[in-house]
Amino acid sequence: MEYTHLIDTSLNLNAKPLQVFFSDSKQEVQNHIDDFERKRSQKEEVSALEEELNRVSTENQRLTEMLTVMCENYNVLRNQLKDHMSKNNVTIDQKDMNDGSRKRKAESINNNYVNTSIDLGSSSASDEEDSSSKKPKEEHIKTKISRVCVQTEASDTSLIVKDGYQWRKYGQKVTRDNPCPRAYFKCSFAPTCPVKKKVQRSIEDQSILVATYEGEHNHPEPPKQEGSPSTARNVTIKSIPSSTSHNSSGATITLDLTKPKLQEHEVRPNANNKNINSPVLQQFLVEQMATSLTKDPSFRAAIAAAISGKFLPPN
DNA sequence: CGTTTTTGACCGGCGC
DNA sequence: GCGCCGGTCAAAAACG
Repeated sequence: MEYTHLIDTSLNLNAKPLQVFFSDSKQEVQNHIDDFERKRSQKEEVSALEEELNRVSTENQRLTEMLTVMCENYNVLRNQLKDHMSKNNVTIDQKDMNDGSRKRKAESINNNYVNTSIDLGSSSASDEEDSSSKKPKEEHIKTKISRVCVQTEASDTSLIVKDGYQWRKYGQKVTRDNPCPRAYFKCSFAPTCPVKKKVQRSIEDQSILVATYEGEHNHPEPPKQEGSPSTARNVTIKSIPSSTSHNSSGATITLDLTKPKLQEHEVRPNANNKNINSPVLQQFLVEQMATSLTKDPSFRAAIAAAISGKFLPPN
């Protein structure tokens, strides 16, 4: 950046007292001194700004590097998780077959995972079976699906999960496996937004609302209404103990739904975002990725299993 | 009066 | 092919 235009380079910094001697009046001398002082302070300000700019640029670069490292680590962990789950899927499928319940395919696939927002890819061990069929398997996990469990008050009978977005209810059904009705919502903030949400009370703990999100918002999150009690509340998120899961701790964490939520916003470091270089956004992304990984119960369980499998040889 | 919610009807996938 | 079931539609009702 060019700041020289701000400085009058014609100023003679080597002015000698002799010039003062020839000045017409004391007032003029004082004006010269004031002018000099003003320009010197401007110059200091410019240097300070340049220094600040350099500092911010350095920090920006550092955060970019951190984000890159984080993305790489994320991909490595994701691949490890994918491998681990592809091994475990066999036993889960067998268990599902043994219980004899008539479940739809789509529902039984990811039923045991609280949050499926981590894209595990369509390729898995079962792909070999599908390759034999004539009809190629469609990329059925194109739409991102995630589940969020929200602790509500016992007296709260509504099926409303406030997450910052505007939803329009378009249906309600009582499903076979749960006497509590399931509500169907569409995102009404943008008419073209494909995101849908299903909300149903947990069969095991009816104070817990299970919200299932499908798809990704194609619009920014609507602005919050400041001070609104309906949007500025903390809710408690619980990981629901699964009957087929042996390592569910039932740990309770508190999630402030007034902030952008991880389960809904898939972090896309490579997205074409003009503000991606903003240090604030980059830090936000880093924090979101870190918390996304650590808060995901299935991810923690898989990591724990992977670690224990590493140290404890299988029997 | 426009928007949202309710609710019964309808549709399509899946298992038998 | 039939029935079950989850998901969606759309008209009516409710709401602000």
